Amino acid sequence: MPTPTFDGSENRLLAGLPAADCRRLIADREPVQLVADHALIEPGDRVRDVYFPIDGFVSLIASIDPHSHLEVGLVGNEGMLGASLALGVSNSPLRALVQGPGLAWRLDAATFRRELVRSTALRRSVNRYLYVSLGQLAQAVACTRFHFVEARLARWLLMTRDRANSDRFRVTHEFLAYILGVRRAGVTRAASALQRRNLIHY
Amino acid sequence: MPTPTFDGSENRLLAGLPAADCRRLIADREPVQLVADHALIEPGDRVRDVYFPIDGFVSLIASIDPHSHLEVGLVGNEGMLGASLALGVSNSPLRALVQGPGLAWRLDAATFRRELVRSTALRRSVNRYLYVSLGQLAQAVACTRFHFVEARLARWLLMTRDRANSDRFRVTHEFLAYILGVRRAGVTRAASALQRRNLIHY
DNA sequence: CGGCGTCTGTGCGCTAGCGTACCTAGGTTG
DNA sequence: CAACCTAGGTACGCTAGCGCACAGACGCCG
Repeated sequence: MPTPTFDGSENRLLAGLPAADCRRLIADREPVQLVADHALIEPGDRVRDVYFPIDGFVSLIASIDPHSHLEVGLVGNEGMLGASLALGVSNSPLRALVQGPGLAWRLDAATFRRELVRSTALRRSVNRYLYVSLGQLAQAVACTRFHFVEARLARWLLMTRDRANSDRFRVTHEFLAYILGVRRAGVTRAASALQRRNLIHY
Repeated sequence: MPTPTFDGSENRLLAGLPAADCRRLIADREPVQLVADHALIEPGDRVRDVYFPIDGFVSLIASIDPHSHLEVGLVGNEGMLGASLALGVSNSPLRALVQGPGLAWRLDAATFRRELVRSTALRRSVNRYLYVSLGQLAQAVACTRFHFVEARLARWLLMTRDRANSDRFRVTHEFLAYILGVRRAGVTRAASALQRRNLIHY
């Protein structure tokens, strides 16, 4: 099997850049493998690298205490992990957990900052991505407050389908419970309800 | 009573700027009055102006449907309203409702953008503020999910005290219910509980 | 002064979700 | 093959908060 050639277009944020910028960003690099369940960053850690997922995706998780945690965002090939570097802060308040294994472009923080200075298009894209993230977070606050487990599960499945580019993927109820911040039993209930309505199959 | 002189230091974000930048930002301007219950912006609106509160403060509110809404942020003299202009997007996903009446510096969007280009310090401050807002939003998602009304009320009162620079202020339970996204009766319960513990008085 | 609107306090029945616990199916390993 | 482990399904009692409804308190205004 020949080594595939990468033009960056597998990550939509990169793909939106002018070809020259995109090529420079990934020049001499190879995508890294995101391995499932691996934490790319823990709360309080310095951001050493940024990631542009190709076909993997990553959950952003906020913790209140060791027993209460909750996914607050999902990063797939539409975006990037570590965008807050563009705000001049190299420190993450969240945990980033690989959720769907796959490939991603990785740049170290210094390179990313350098490229930000160099490329107006990159700056614009990252800023826009930050803006969208802000909006989604705000929405998530309300969503988490008002929607039932079933609705939140459905939303998560749809978001994940988009990012996984596939209608089928493996997750355990246990994991979903962790992500949604509910009991495992609650996930089982919600999932069976969705299945009974022929909306999902497992 | 003499006209007070303003040096910008009443807003802590502006006050953190080099004197020259700060002076230029507020040159020839007078603070505007934020009137209670007035909506400075509605979801979907174009951002025409940005505000740097002096002694007023503003709630950011997300709506899911006409009956479900929730405060997701609070802007006081530590920050600004409309910072997302710095991300190049002039469009608000949230409602901004004046909560504590008072004064604020107002700049129209075009001027703000021009000043952003001109002042590195302003850019840095606004970026940092955006970063903090992101973190607080993420935290708010989890907080709203896991904490009881009583805890959320306490948090709100503390946040508001900071921004109002005063230990006493007037709010109705009705309003708090709106802000916290709970029933009015729930606020009454929580407030009496806090009062019984001598943590607040009303 | 009387009437009305606004705000707070409280009660009642209901439900989503919690904590806990137990059971089964299927796969893995010694 | 037996022992074990993991994942999913289910049950039970409990509680926070909901929707609704009503009653008392206070202030304003005709």
